[in-house]
Amino acid sequence: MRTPLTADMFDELCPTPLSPIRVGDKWAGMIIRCLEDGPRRFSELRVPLRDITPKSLTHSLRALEQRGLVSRNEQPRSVEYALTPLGRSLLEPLNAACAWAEEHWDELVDAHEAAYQETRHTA
Amino acid sequence: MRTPLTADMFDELCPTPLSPIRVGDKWAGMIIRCLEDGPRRFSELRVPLRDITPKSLTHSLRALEQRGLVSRNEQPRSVEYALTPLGRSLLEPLNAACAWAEEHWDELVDAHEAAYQETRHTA
DNA sequence: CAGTATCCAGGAAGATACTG
DNA sequence: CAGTATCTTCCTGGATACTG
Repeated sequence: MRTPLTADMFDELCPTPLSPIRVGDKWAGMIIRCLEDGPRRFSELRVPLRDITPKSLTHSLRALEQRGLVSRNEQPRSVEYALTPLGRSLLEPLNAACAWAEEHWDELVDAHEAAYQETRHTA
Repeated sequence: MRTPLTADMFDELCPTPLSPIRVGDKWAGMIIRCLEDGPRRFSELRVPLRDITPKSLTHSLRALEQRGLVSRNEQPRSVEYALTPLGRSLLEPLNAACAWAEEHWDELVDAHEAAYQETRHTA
């Protein structure tokens, strides 16, 4: 619990375009994961989401706030974001989605490759 | 099984912007639902998806095909779309998502209204 | 019947730079 | 530290009209 978030927390193709299931915008699913073990600060969140710009992170967090999934807590010298009970309840379908993607990963990759093999020429 | 698809099959706000979970593009989730009970033809699908343009429907179907979720079967005088086994397996997380949205519907509506009350003036 | 072809408006999201 | 402000590009998706 509350171990630091690492830069390699997410695979480089996460969120993957191979999975048809998405939670919120591009970053929302990963943000929710980051908050799973407790509140995190803005700059703490930037670490695992490597290439996110502050603008995008702000935007995603505001959207999550408006949907009631994340709460924003302003402290004297920091701001902490945390999952609301509603946001935490979302972990269940989120886990279901991740489990499905893992379970069918090979099929997803195969389908993707088959779809692009059609446009390839020669051997 | 194989009863006709009706125009009122989906609520007017389906897919709802209130639910943060989405499957594929705007129409994909509903298309998958439409194929749940068996293959359907292009024009059959247009009925429950009321305002979808043929272009959008084609585009969504092609995307589902490329991901291996839907198969396209050309017959002499029609084209039939059906769920592949992979597409059918997606019904499980899709149902989980729908169940979550239904279960937390009130909270989602409340959060949405609270978010927009802030910008309202006077009573 | 099952699509294509064009055109277009709005949103998503990155690059870069700046601030209380 | 936790953001804003601008600018720009890409993508989504609708409107409309046409076709083998």
